[in-house]
Amino acid sequence: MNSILINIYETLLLFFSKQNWWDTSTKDEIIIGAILTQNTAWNNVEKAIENLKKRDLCNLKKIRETSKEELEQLIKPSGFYKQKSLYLKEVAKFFENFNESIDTDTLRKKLLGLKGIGFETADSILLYAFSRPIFVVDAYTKRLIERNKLFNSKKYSDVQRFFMENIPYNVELYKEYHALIVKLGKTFCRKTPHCDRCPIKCE
DNA sequence: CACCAGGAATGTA
DNA sequence: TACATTCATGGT
Repeated sequence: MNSILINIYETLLLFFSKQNWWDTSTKDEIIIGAILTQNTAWNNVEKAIENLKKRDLCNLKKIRETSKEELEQLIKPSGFYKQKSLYLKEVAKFFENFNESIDTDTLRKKLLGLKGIGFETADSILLYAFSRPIFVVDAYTKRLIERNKLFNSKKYSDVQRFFMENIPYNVELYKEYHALIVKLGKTFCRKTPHCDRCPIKCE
């Protein structure tokens, strides 16, 4: 158990307060959002989600019933709209006749088998939509451990294991920690680190 | 104007 | 395994 990771979490929580990502969203909205947000600013995703919600299409059943071309137009603000429209159709198809009693490892492998779902998107869906204890790693997470020299690998599975072996095994902690790391990265450590106001001292 | 966001697929070496 | 390119919109 590495207390440094716990200290960083406590510091981020005190500084930024709770992020509560997707706390009031439905499972389908989370899955849709996880795909639309790939390499895309969240405010652009919100525009796309709003377009879907206006027509009551922000659920997987309606995604199945809507043409790929119509979806493209609606999700356009979130970018990569041709790919993402296809990805949404594929994921929606996968979750038709889905039994949630499936174990986490099996579900993760099945998600990773879908086109458009890599490690981060699969784990985001597992953690935020299905509340499975899986820590989500992203570019901000890798940058955090690199700048603070906490761990010397940038490989996804290595970084994920590093966190999961060194903080308590808890879904709510995983959800909040990932969101706080993103908040930190967006606020301070963008291109040139502003370590004057940043609560985490790096380098 | 340049840069990049809550990535992944594909191709090359 | 390690990089490079492509996909596309909108904010700063």
